[in-house]
Amino acid sequence: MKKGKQTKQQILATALNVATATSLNDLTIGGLASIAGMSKSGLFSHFNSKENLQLEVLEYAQTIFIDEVIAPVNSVKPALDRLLFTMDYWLDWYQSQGNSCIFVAASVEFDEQPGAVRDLVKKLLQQWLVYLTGMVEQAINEGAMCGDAEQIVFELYSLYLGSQHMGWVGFEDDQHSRFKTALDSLISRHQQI
Amino acid sequence: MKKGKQTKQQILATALNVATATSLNDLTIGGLASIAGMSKSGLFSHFNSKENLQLEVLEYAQTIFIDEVIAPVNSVKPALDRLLFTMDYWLDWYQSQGNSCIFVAASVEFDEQPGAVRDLVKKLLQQWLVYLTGMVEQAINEGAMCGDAEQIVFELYSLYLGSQHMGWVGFEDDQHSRFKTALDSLISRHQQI
DNA sequence: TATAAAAACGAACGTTCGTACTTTTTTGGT
DNA sequence: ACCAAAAAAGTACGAACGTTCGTTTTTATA
Repeated sequence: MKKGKQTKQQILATALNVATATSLNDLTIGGLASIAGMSKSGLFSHFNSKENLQLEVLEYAQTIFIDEVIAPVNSVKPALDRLLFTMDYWLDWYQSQGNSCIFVAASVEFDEQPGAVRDLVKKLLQQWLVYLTGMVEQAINEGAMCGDAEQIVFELYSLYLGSQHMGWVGFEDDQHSRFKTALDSLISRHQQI
Repeated sequence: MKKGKQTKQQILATALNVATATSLNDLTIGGLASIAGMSKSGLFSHFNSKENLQLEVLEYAQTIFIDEVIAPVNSVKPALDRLLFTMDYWLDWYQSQGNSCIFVAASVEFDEQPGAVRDLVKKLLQQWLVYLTGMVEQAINEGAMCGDAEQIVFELYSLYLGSQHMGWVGFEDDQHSRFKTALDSLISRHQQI
């Protein structure tokens, strides 16, 4: 790998950490440069604008997300098992990022701020929802589940959001007990007998 | 009412609108001043710091929230009915604020930003959770519901978050259909027979 | 109506940030 | 080992922001 691409990956890795720990807007070029141990202009020349940096951080986050959440369960069958594993890895991803999810944070941060970043965040979230919905539909087709796939995904995602939010205020523990309780209830409620 | 207090309330009203439409950090003193039709320093002198402005905006938002969500149902009995009305008004609040909730947004924005603002946001959210939990507990004591009150509130709040989040990406409609479907299911599942 | 206090104003300062230029150093292929 | 290209550094600028200060205008009271 060329030197440029290599340092760029290194920058993006620390940038993702910083952006996750603060926010995509608080991610500052000068600050990131000093953490990465290089000059502001040197780092800047890799992206040519802050918006591009934010976009590339999100795309980099997606590759990590795919590696940690999607890829590990890709071959698990049947679909219901794959879904349950996915929920586990999804929580692991959230915890590995320091109890924060950059996609959720960015969606709140940019929800009323038009531009390329908002568009990308929306696209990534939609892809994820489509992916989840497809998995539930497959479980339904395999006869393991029943019900409205999109409604089920809606409730799955709601619980994910809830576990983060309530964990922050102290109404959810680090083991995500309430999340798991609700998840078990949700699954068994839509399980084919 | 003295002139000072009067204009301050006026400032806070527009500040809440601006902060809700953008964020508490994007709420700029100069920008707010021009919207409010006064000078930057004139507005500043009401708060003496941006942090105080943010704090007062949150406290002002709480008074609105109380007026629109809590007060209207205060005397509704039994508790289960009051809970259902509360959920309705809660959604109304969210919609009246332009499909955004400043408390949710602020909790994400300040979740890793220590300071007085974060402390206040956390306190307000906790108060709301305690309030909801008390209402569910009362419904349980009245024999109308059964189950773990905190778990129920956890799921209620999750659905509220989900409806916002998924509405943004287009997986929920303006009538909050998926929210209401899930709410009906949640209530009937915990309804005493 | 006189007057002190409160409220609002205008200009300026120090900082931070993104970005644009130029120059220096490093890289990698011949 | 040479040399063009790529990468990194250094410097500087302009805009935006929170905040301060001295002054002016408005308000409320006696």
